[in-house]
Amino acid sequence: MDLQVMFDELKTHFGKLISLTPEEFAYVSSHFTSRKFRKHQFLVQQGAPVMHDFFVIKGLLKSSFVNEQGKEHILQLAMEDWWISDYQAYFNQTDATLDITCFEDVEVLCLSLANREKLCSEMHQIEYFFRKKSNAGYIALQRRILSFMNHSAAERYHELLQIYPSLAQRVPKTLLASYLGVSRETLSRLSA
Amino acid sequence: MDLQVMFDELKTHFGKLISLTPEEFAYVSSHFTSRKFRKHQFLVQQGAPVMHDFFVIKGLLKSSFVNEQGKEHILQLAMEDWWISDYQAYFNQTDATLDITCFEDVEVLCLSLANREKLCSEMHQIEYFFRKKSNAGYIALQRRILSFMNHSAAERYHELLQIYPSLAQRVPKTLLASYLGVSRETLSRLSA
DNA sequence: TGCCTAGTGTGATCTACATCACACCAAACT
DNA sequence: AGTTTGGTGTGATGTAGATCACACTAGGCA
Repeated sequence: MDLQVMFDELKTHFGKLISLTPEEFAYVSSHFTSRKFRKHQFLVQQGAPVMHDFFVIKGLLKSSFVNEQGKEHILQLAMEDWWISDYQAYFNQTDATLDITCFEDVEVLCLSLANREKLCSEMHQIEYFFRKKSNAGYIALQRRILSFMNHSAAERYHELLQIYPSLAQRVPKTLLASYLGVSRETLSRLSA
Repeated sequence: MDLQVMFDELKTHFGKLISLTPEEFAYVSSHFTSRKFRKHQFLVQQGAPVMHDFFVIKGLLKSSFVNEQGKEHILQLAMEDWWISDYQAYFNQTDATLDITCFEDVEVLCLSLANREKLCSEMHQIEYFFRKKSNAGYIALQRRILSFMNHSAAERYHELLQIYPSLAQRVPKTLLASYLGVSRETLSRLSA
């Protein structure tokens, strides 16, 4: 995809929370780099350093934790217009505990922690943007935790179908199961 | 507790992430109000508006969701030096879906959303502070979700004892169970 | 003094869900 | 054309943990 088009996506995304002049946005975007990945490729790998936060332009990814027994738990799914990283490792600049992989060909814009902090310190609006984003993410995770405590597998599944219908169509059920913390067999037995 | 002492706690707390001059801090603290609550009292009640984010000076509180069957799920526990609120309702200025109650006498400093946003827009350091706090909270919740997916009740319990030993001592097991998403009977059967 | 409430332990039973095992199908590589 | 890979369904069986029921203790309050 054309770099210009990619930045347009980013501009629209920022525009949902803040308004930047073209000059300001040009400056902001100069701190991002663009990358492409193929299906099955790793953006982040357990044990390796995490260089970037990724803004998804195109494609579908997951961040997941693989435990000692080789069982995989999906922490996050991400598609167009979403951000994804191993945030624990990214913010603390430690090694990844998660894997991030593509299950479609993917195009992302990459933001290093240094550039993120630089932009935040230089531009109040950017700091505002990321603060709001983080708050929203916190709330979303709280809802997910409540869902774990309060709902059965079937209820969580239907909730997911409702909230993210587009995701549910693109993501194989096996992975939805892993996101929901249910075995794929159990999910398969649930009425659609 | 003396108001001066309360603000000292807050100052120390801010000091962990940012440094403010005495004048700056005086200005910041003027946006907080102090309140006391007795054991069993509600700070936030399901269905009511949420006026504040609360910084705990003293005491022990919980935020919890009570479902239709009257079953309670604890979303957050908070003690000295922690913040607590119904953030979904607070940030979106909607009605609470959670209850927040004390199980000890409590003293808090209260910050309205308007004052929070005012401080954030006026003082870069404050916005930085809350951005970092939110990031840290996000990461903590991710860990809790992984714990739900990857660990048994017994493992989650021992993890909790390790990470928050002080909490585990002050909070009755019945409530720890509810925080962990386990029945109190099951928790009671786990070897300490 | 006696009652009430909060917190805890423990047995018996029930159930949601995991696990194991196998079979089927479609797309992708070779 | 044949084989591997990824996704899915479904039966049989096992188990962690929920639920129900009851009993015990200690502190707060009438």
